[in-house]
Amino acid sequence: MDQDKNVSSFTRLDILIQYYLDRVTPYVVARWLTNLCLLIVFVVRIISIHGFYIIAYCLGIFLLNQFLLFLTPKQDPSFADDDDHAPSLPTRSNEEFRPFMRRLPEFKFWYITFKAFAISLILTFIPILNIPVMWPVLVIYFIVLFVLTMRQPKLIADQAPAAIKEGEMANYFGRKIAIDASMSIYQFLIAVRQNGENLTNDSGETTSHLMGMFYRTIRMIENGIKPVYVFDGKPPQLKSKELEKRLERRTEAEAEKTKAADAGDGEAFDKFARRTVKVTREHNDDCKRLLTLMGVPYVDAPTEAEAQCAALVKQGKVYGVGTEDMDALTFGADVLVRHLTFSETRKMPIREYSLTKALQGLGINFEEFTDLCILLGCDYCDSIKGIGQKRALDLIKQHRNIETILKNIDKKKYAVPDDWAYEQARQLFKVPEILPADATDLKWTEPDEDGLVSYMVKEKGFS
DNA sequence: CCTCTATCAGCAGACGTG
DNA sequence: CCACGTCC
DNA sequence: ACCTGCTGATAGAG
Repeated sequence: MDQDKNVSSFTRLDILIQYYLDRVTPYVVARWLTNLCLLIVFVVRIISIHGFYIIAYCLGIFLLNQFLLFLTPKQDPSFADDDDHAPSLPTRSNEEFRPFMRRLPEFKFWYITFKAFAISLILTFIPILNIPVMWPVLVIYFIVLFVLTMRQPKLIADQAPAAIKEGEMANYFGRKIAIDASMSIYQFLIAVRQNGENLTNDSGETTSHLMGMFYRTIRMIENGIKPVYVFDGKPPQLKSKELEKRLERRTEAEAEKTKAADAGDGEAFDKFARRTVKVTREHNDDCKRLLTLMGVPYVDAPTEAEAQCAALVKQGKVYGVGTEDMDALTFGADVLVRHLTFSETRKMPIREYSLTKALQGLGINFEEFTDLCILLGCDYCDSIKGIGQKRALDLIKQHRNIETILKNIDKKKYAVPDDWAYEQARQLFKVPEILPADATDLKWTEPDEDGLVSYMVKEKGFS
């Protein structure tokens, strides 16, 4: 990287130095022993002559600074920092593709400290630098620099062992992946439209969802991925409050939509039409039919599709969950794959999240992680106002569970909701209603081409 | 002043072609 | 590699 | 009888 810098100022001396540097590179232990010796000499000298304290201070600060840089992983610009709503995941690169790049590599760290020791030592021979300093001044100086230094690397705790892996579709050849069907259908219904309306066949039935599901599934199969779609069941009781809100929002949008239609405002109509989209029984049934014809299995979840997906992972029936929804981790799916679908068209890399590694990185266990997610806000209950990602994680790390947190926080500052149902929410995450392992039989078969053709072309008007 | 949080708006597919 | 139009 | 999120910008509180 800074080879470039060196190139620009090529002199004989530089070449010579570079030559020796290259030669000593392999001897890690010897190099650091050398530095240690220099340090000892320096300390002995400072102590024996009772002076040059300021140089010792500067050296100390400098070393601290460099050490932190050494500990800090290299910032990857493509990782803008992902998490917000859901699990606060440590953002770090991945293990196999890039091993943990340090911002300051070991060799550079050694070289720079070597120079620092040498220069400091030399400086102690220059009498004019033996400035008498008052101790308090040095202490203040130290604190200022320390604060500045600590702030620079974003958060030292950020260094999680690779919880996120990036890859391409090809890496998932032969893998079985569970997918939340309702979610996909929803996306198709919203995205696939023309002139504000969904695509339909001659008799006016919507076909957007079939379109999307057909192509997306084909693409996955082409890449050797074996998808299994999971359909939503009826939502749990706790979610009803949340659902009411959504219904309200939708009826509101409905009203706006008709208003826009009367006013002839096409754009507004389009906008509100998207908000009124709802996945119906018919959509689900259409897709199930399509999947059967394609030889792709599906599962009817008793309640939440995400929970069932996670269960399939835990039961070892699939490799991971393909979703954009971080709740899958809260349900205990160890592997979550994002951007699985559109990685090829847009060059969005597929990101694979590992629950165990994320937990390691955050320094908490699964129960604490569940509590953390509840604090951050889930569909099942309210969260505490004034506690967001940072404070929630701090609180969990400090108190380890919600009960203890509740005992310890200032209730005046942070209003805890009345009848806060966090315990039930926790139960839902911990023991969600799911199908037992033997109730799901996942078989991928050859597509029924004739059946497909007759269904798609004759019934739904595809060509 | 800076940091953290809450809130709101906007957006959401896949393909082939030029 | 993009913007754009079409899919039903 | 009922079904979803994320991102980014912005304002406000502490």
